[in-house]
Amino acid sequence: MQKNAGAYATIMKALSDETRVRIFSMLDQGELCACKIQEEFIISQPTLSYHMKILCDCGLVSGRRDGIWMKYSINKEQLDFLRNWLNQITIEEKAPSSTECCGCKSA
Amino acid sequence: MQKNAGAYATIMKALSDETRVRIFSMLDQGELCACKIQEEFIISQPTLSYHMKILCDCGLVSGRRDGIWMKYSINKEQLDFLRNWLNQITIEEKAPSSTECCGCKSA
DNA sequence: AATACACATAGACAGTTATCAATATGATAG
DNA sequence: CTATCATATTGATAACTGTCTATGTGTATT
Repeated sequence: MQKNAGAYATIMKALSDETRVRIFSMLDQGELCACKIQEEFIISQPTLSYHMKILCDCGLVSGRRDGIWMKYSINKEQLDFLRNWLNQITIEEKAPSSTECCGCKSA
Repeated sequence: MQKNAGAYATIMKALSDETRVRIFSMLDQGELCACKIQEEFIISQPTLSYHMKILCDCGLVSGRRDGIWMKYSINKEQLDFLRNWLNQITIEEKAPSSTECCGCKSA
């Protein structure tokens, strides 16, 4: 998965802010317009716009214009891309490796 | 999940850096010592130490001293905490909401 | 076309982050 | 107990982030 490390980091960075995590969680309910989202926060309209751009740029969220409004929803494909990575981690209980470590100068 | 938004953001922030994503991926193999990890990167020792601290502080990774060395491994509990959140997101296909939006001044 | 509304962009700014070199700490070996 | 090695901490610094106000853009109504 090393090849995708940059992509994962970008998605994680989009969710590294509490406001954006909350926005993302809200979208679980389904599509929401920007004004509806903003009602839940005490941030300015440009700040919300900034956060929505980050969520959209990373692919996790999609936005579409509906007349005057912007409606946002979760992009399932990208969410699955992230989930598949995390779900695949198995954590082998590898015997606590020999007393020796690696190629350290002293080993 | 709003209550945990801050906790999720903290974990995500730890994985918002490509170097840390790669370190985390490496630990999938099992426990690794710091020097073994550093071999894979072209960063200084203090920088690696800095990244390991962030991964440990968020709970995703555990470190233990083994004589001279530090051995790091993934903390399954915290990983599951993150996975459970993401896996629970279902994305309802809610009918594209009525033409009206929310309580916008104009609606 | 003029106005009003929703949203986006630009510029400014304080706070945070990733990085390094230098130094400190902790553990083992001689 | 001193020297050596692995790791952590400190201090400095350039780059990035989240926030705001002010302004621009796009859509609809009158």
